[in-house]
Amino acid sequence: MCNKPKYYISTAIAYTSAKPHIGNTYEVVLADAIARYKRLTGYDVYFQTGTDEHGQKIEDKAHENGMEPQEFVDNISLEVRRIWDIMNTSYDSFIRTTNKVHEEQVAKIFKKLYEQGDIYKGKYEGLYCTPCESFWTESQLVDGKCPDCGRDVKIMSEEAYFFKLSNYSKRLEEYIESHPDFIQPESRKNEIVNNFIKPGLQDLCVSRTSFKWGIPVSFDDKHVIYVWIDALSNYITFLGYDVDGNSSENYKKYWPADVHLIGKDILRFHTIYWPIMLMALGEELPHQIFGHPWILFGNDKMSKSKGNIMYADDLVKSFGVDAIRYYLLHEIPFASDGTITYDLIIERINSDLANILGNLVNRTISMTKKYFNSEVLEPTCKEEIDDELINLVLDAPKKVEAKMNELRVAEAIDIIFDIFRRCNKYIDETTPWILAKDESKKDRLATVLYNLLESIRHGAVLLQAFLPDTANSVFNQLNTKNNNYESLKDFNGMDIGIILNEPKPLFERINKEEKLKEILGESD
RNA sequence: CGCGGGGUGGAGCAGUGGUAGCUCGUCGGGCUCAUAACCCGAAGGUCGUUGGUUCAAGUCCAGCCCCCGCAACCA
Repeated sequence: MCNKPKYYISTAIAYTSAKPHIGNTYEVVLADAIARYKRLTGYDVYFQTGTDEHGQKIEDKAHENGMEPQEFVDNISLEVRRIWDIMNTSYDSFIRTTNKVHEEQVAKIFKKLYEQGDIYKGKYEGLYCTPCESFWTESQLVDGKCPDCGRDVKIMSEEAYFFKLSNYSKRLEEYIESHPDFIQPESRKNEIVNNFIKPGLQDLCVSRTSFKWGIPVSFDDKHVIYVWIDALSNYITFLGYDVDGNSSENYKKYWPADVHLIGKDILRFHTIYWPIMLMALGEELPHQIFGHPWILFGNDKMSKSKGNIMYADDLVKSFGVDAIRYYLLHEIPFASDGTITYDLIIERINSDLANILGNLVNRTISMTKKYFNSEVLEPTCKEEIDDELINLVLDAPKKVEAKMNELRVAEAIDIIFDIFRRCNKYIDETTPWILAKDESKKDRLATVLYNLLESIRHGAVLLQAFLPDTANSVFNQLNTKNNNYESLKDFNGMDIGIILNEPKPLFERINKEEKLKEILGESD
């Protein structure tokens, strides 16, 4: 047996200050589609996600709710995981930064960086709003006042440890320039290089004394380690990285990561601080950082204060998991923000899932049932017109692969749906219902139906990465277990003589008015 | 002159010099196997704007207008 190539993909870890909305969920679904696709095509995949559980905001939130921070994050972390599971995401590891092994390694990392001179003690100076207990930068201020409460800010300083980034900025710049795919999409790379690296990196504040809910600095217990070293380290600590050189086999196998999938808002931390941390530790850098866009509700950013937050579990209850997966994976552009509304979700379900895919499977299986008692017969009567369909189907895997290599998931799904569209057209071209009226055309009819069933099977094999439940349902209706990627090389994967199962609609068409009334009625 | 991305038929997007394309929607037709689904056809764009290069520009260059992202401690 030859060894499978490895593939390590991660999402950012979700911050446990509140229940994640559909935008946070999008990231995990996207990562899941990539992970499933890689597994399907023969990779040994490690897919990691989890929760980030330290920090002042969490400490505050917990106390507001009359809880200890640990109890509070236990609840939210469970909720995050529940939602990830509802979305049918196939993560291999769900990590939490309150894990002991992680905390231990982070403390050691901090100490090592301090001892080798990358971290030093200094003073954090900034504009501080006392009622809000927050530091602000000059550019964040609104008319010189606190952007949250509108009150005056004053200059404050607190003792803190700093990471001396400037030591590595040259190396980082060279790395980014010599690895053009490191930061994706490319427009983000320019922002990072031009806005931060070229002007000169400021040292990063990596500790705080103003709150306690964090990993203590082992040699100075007034301080807790501030978010970056703690959170970013999750990518290696849970794989078994050890500062002292006793890293696990798993770590040696999977690190460096192939892709860190993150929101565009935290790109800077992953493309500057994280690589520099790794350089300082003498570890390899991840191959690629992909900053995905945001999902807007209509034209607005989702936010609590606007009251326009959509949650994945509610959406799944209304529309089903694969419908929502489809929407997230197919409708959100590669590099610019996407939009979600109930109207758009319903339109997509009806036109793509119900009409093109669901109806195709239904009509094809129904015809097989009606004309041949659901038996799959040998295709013995090929005609020229079949080639166009078959060639398109056989070409699909490599086209999908090309798109997936660029993480263009929406376009990969388009290729798969082109198969289904072509099938619908093929039915009109071959008119099986006319063939059925002529006993002498039985062989031809059997061939047409075979071509359709086999094309649908091919589509379903590829679809497994994106809509796993739907793909399984198709295999079940086709009564086949032949769902291997290898089987896409040939056009003979449906066994002769098998009896198809009863046709069952994959997706019901939705009446928009009724559904909207139902949803909006519920939420009031 | 802070840096970057973008302005293409009703909507969302493709299109990096040579008859302007895709999906959805709209309208008309066809078909009846199927979830009023499917298939075909049509309408609809002076490709933000002005000027330039070229035999030829949505595609290259320059100016201008507009939108968006980033501008440092926000997972």
